[in-house]
Amino acid sequence: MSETIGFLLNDTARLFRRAFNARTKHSGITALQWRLISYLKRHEGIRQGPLAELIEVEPITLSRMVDRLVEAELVERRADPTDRRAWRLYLTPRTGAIVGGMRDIADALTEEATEGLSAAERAQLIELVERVRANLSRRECGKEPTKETM
Amino acid sequence: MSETIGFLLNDTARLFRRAFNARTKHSGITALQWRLISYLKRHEGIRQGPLAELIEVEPITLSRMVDRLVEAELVERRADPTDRRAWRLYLTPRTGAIVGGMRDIADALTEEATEGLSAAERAQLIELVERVRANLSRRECGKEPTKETM
DNA sequence: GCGATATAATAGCAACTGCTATAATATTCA
DNA sequence: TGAATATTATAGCAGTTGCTATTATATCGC
Repeated sequence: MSETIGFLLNDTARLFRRAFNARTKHSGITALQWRLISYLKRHEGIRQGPLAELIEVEPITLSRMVDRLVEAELVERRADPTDRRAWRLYLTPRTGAIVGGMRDIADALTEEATEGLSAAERAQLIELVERVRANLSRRECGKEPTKETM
Repeated sequence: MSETIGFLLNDTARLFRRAFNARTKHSGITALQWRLISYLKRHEGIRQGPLAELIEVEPITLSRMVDRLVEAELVERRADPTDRRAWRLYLTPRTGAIVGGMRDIADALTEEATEGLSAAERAQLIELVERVRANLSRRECGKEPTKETM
């Protein structure tokens, strides 16, 4: 009983990913790649570190996702002119061609997933989950800054 | 906007896993292994197939999780006397020793994750997410409406 | 300038996840 | 009985995720 919420969120998220992936198999783009792309669309030129922070994954996780997207010619790494350690990320023209279809699929899936929920319930769902996320997110940061200070 | 719920659920679930894993690193048991164990506790002797269906993962996913748990001597595979293809799963004595600690951690984490939510809000959160999960779950099978939970 | 420290990204390792395919066994039906 | 079909579990492959290093570069303190 106790950890129901954690399990439940995990299950639901997994089913969401699975449903999305099943619908986009043909395009070769996964749910999580789509997520990265749709963030990147609004932040072109961002560096990997800040993007990782934005979508709250570890830098190495992002790095590997970018590897695959570069391989698929959907994302482009350009050297940062002011910092030779860093990359700046851009979408390629090829991305534009598929974003529309992805968005339609995502919209349809969201609709299906929330079928039977009123507008008010959907809003409340988002609000409640966001509060949980904020709780968990805050907790991560609050412990990071001091690590070896014993 | 469109797919916010999907992204949001995914993020929150990931943060949940991460927080859990950070707290149980010492035990070597991950959030998802704990989940499997806690289901198994209530269904000892179950076969892999039905357990996979219960926790809604693919059989092969479950198979590999069981591999690791067997390796860690937390789960035991015993041949099914009536079907030589099948295994029946049991917890080992070693499992009992760690379940208590895990449950405390899970409880504490759930509490932290839902901090600031009233009892009514927690209940509503669970109810709403469950409805989303049911929508997605139903859509996967399309034929087996065997969702008796709730 | 130079050494210490911090930051950006990546490598190795391991766990979770699912798709497609396959092996072994069971069941069904002709 | 024997062939066709279904079920149970696993193998190969690939993507996601994070932990702990490591490399390369930048910045800070002296």
